[in-house]
Amino acid sequence: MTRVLIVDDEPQLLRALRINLVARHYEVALAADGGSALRQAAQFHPDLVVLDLGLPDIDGVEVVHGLRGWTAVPIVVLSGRAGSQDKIDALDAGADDYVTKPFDIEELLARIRAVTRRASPPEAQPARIRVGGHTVDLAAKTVSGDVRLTPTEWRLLELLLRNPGKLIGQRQMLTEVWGASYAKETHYLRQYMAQLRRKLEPDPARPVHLITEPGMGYRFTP
Amino acid sequence: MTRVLIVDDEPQLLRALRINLVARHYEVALAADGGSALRQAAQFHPDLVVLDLGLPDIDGVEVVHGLRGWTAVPIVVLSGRAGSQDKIDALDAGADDYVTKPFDIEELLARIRAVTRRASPPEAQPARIRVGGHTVDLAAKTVSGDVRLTPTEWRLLELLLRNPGKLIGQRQMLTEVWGASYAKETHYLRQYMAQLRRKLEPDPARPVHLITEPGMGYRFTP
DNA sequence: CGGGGGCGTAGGGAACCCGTCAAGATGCGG
DNA sequence: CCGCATCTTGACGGGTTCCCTACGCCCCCG
Repeated sequence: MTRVLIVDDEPQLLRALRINLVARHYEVALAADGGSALRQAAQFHPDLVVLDLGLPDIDGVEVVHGLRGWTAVPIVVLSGRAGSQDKIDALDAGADDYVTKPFDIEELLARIRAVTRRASPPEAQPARIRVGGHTVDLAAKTVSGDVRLTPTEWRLLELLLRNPGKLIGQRQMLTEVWGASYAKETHYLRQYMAQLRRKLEPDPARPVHLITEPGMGYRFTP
Repeated sequence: MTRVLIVDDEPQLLRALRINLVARHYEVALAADGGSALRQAAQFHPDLVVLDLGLPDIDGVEVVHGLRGWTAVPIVVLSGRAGSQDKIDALDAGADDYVTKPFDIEELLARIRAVTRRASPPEAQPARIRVGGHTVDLAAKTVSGDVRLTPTEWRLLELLLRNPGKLIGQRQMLTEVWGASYAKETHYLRQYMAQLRRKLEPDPARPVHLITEPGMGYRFTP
């Protein structure tokens, strides 16, 4: 289920988009200004952001910058401004598409499908990975042997498992899992890595797959 | 250098696009109809296709289908038809973006940058470097043969390995690894270079790859 | 032949980082 | 309204890494 964050200051448009997207089985979160948009993005972890440029607090292009600072989530910009320079600025800031108001809802949905298709489905493999005595399925979000993981644990584990053998810096882990404003809270890493090891490693005190690299980050070793 | 295939039946537009793209250091191939477009795509292997829908032989949407049968190359559609259904059909057929004529050339270029940016950076080769009997992967921060390096050792080694054969001055090493205020603490260099040699060189007493240039600095020799 | 600067090596103290336990705060569903 | 799961926050012990000092060696130079 694709998760979409819609950012717009017109309640009417928010409502219309939400209804249309929910009807097509998207999971929807809403934000009415740039500040809450950035906050929501960090908490909700959308697979797509639909962003109006005309926000009351922050300029839309700045919101794009703020998002691109720590995430590659696809961004479709909505705007009343039809000038070429506006489009160029938004696209070069990191937006993936630019739609001018008024727009046809079906066209917007098609563009959403296009950017989502481009961003998400490179891997069609089952994505089952063995960790310790368990088998992890990242797509189905399941672990064999009656092990349950919390949402935060899943995001952390997925980041590591998608980069097997590669070291992930603690700053990257914190920004991608918790958001850019948590880049220095290394305490969370110790806390949640310990939980993952307790749930997955045969001997949590002597991890074999979830390895600590002191001073740098963590690494998943198959 | 990004390779672009432009498909349009108007020689004038082909020419204008080619000039603009070549001026921006794209590599350009041209096609005037759907048949040659598909042939060119197979031979030229473009990183991006700019495709006019109004072709003399095949319908543009069919060209999109033909391309998507075997390649995921980004496709930006150009079209005189501004109807929503046309856009939806093209996007759902596999196009990445849809621009209606007449269009601003700068906007098209920005959209080209956007889809190229989204499609291109997924793959980066491991970038392994052989040092002594070991293989170093700077991206994954791994060394073959159960060798572990500390963060400072990594920073130092990375600086040398990214400039193979080139002499790195002591001042530069100290400022880049330890900071500007340590620019004269040359004994740190001796300390950590010795550690790197102990961990990487076959005979640490007679280094082959991590060479001292007395009075000047150090050099990595592949 | 004696002196000095640059280099390699060794060792110890301090700071930092990590793992762990525990408890408070928050949010959600019943 | 309450209970449970999850997320935050704090404190402590142990280990590693880093910083710093000291010493011996070689080469260059006087």
